[in-house]
Amino acid sequence: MVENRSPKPDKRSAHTRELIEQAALQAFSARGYDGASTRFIAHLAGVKQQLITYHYESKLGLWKAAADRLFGACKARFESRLAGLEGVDQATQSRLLVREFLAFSAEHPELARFMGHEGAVDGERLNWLYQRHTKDLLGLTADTLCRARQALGAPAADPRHLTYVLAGASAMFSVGAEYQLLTGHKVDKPEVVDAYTDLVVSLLLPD
Amino acid sequence: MVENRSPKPDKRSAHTRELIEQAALQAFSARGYDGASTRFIAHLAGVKQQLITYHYESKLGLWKAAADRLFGACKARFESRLAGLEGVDQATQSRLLVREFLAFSAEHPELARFMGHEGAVDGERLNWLYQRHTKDLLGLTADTLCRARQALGAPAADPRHLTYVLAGASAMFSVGAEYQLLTGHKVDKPEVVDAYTDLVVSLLLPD
DNA sequence: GTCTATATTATGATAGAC
DNA sequence: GTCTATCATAATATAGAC
Repeated sequence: MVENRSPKPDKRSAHTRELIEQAALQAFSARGYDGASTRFIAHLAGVKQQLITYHYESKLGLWKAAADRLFGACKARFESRLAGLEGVDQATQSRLLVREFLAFSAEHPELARFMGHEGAVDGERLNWLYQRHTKDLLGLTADTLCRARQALGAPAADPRHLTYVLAGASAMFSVGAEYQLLTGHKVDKPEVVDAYTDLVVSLLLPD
Repeated sequence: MVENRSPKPDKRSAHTRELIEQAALQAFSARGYDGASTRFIAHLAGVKQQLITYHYESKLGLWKAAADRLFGACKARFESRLAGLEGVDQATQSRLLVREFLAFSAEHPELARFMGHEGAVDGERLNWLYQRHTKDLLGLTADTLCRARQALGAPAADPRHLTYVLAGASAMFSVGAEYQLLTGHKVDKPEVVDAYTDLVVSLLLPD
């Protein structure tokens, strides 16, 4: 019992929640909502399945917490990058934001998987996700791409379509196992990420 | 009993298999392998769950049959399109093949979902799928894009990366529910498919 | 070839000890 | 806050009738 007692109950709980949500993100993104059992998630996190019910009430509650964590990290990343770009011209700013999004996607392949799973089927989860996270993220991306292409003199195109080209491109990082079979390289190697990012930026935001 | 008897047992069996595999494709692509229960698939197909075991031995057997059907249809579509393009110059041929791939993806959003699900995790299914179908499909796409860009004088780029940009772009059709929330339009409307196809072709194979 | 009945395991969630 | 024990349901698969 002594070795299980933490300095503060709150800290212990927060740590457990972090372990569980991290495991949940892995499992939900790899196997989808229905395919990821709470037992498996608990096993990944090194806790008992019933702890999930205690902390999140239900499987859906855990899924929402995991989604909040993932999209929260994405949003924070954007804001932090933007904060360092005050005074920079529109086109450069946009290019750097696109690069940042691809870097984030390479570090968090769960993002594209998550959206791929949930965007396919209409339902309660998609609506929750869209209203709470996806709407803003997709809207912001569309605006960024559209304005940058205007500044660059690139042909006009539906901003949402541009967004889906970028979002789709970021999905390469989420099929790393296949990429490795095809190329022999790990998809998250810096050289791969850099080369791919250069390509995508040159396609979407050409000189 | 009389109304259940078909002219030929073989035909009846083939029809049942077709129903089951079609339902399986829907279910596997929407919910992933683990999330799609054989009961649910049987329900979609209007048959009893145990018929799946009879026809395919196991859930994995059904998954393989469904994959063969999907990728077989894709391959047939390419071959049929290519057959009509003899004598056409390289660049035009490639552009039309890319258009055909996007048209197929719009009609079969299961393709991108299927590859998205299975490409994420290393395992028996990914290896089977890669050796049997994905390897050729990705390789052919890479060659097509690479040669066309050479003919067009576009900047050189890693052919596999170009392939993932195209494959990723095709995934827009597989998140139709989200697309409709975002735009208010159905993603498989001809106007949407055409506009998006124009955009993707102009980005990957510019004049 | 398709059905019913069923064995076995896995699932999400609850109750209560500590 | 985390554990053990357990319930009701759903999962894959098998056996055997028709």
